[in-house]
Amino acid sequence: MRRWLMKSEPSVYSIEDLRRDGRSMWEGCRNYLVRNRLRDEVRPGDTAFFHHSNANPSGIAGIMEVVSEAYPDPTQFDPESPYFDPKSSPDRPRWLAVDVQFVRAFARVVPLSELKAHPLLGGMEVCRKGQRLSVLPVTEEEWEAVLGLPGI
DNA sequence: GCCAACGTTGGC
DNA sequence: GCCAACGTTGGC
Repeated sequence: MRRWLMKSEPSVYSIEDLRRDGRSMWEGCRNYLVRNRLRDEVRPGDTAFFHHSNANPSGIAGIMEVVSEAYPDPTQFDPESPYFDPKSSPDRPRWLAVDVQFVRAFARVVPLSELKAHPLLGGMEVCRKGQRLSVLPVTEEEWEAVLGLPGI
């Protein structure tokens, strides 16, 4: 089982939205590296940090579990969706989604600044300058270290 | 709102 | 296939 960090803008979809919904489709990824990662590496049973991006503060807000294989993201076929891709078609889908399940929300969001200042967590992918991918690998050491932070 | 990073597009 | 222009992400 692998560990991940997956980003969402809380103004679009937050950890509290996932708590309410219980289970949700993780859609809208339009980056080929992330698409390939969803296809080749992300598996049901994997767990992920739910990371709030473009937020105040940005940081890790909780935990979810991947509960499906990757499948064609239906929003790419929907002209009404902001994620519509006219160059994609149902017989040759370009983009993938996975389903995720709420596990828990942290009692506080762990801000990026705290991760960056931490001796072990400062090396996390999400701390790298210019890192824009929305699904990032997390090592077991990093996972455990985050869970060991006070007040979460 | 600014801007760095970096992926994508398209002219050549 | 190169590379400049452009668009997007996302921290700050």
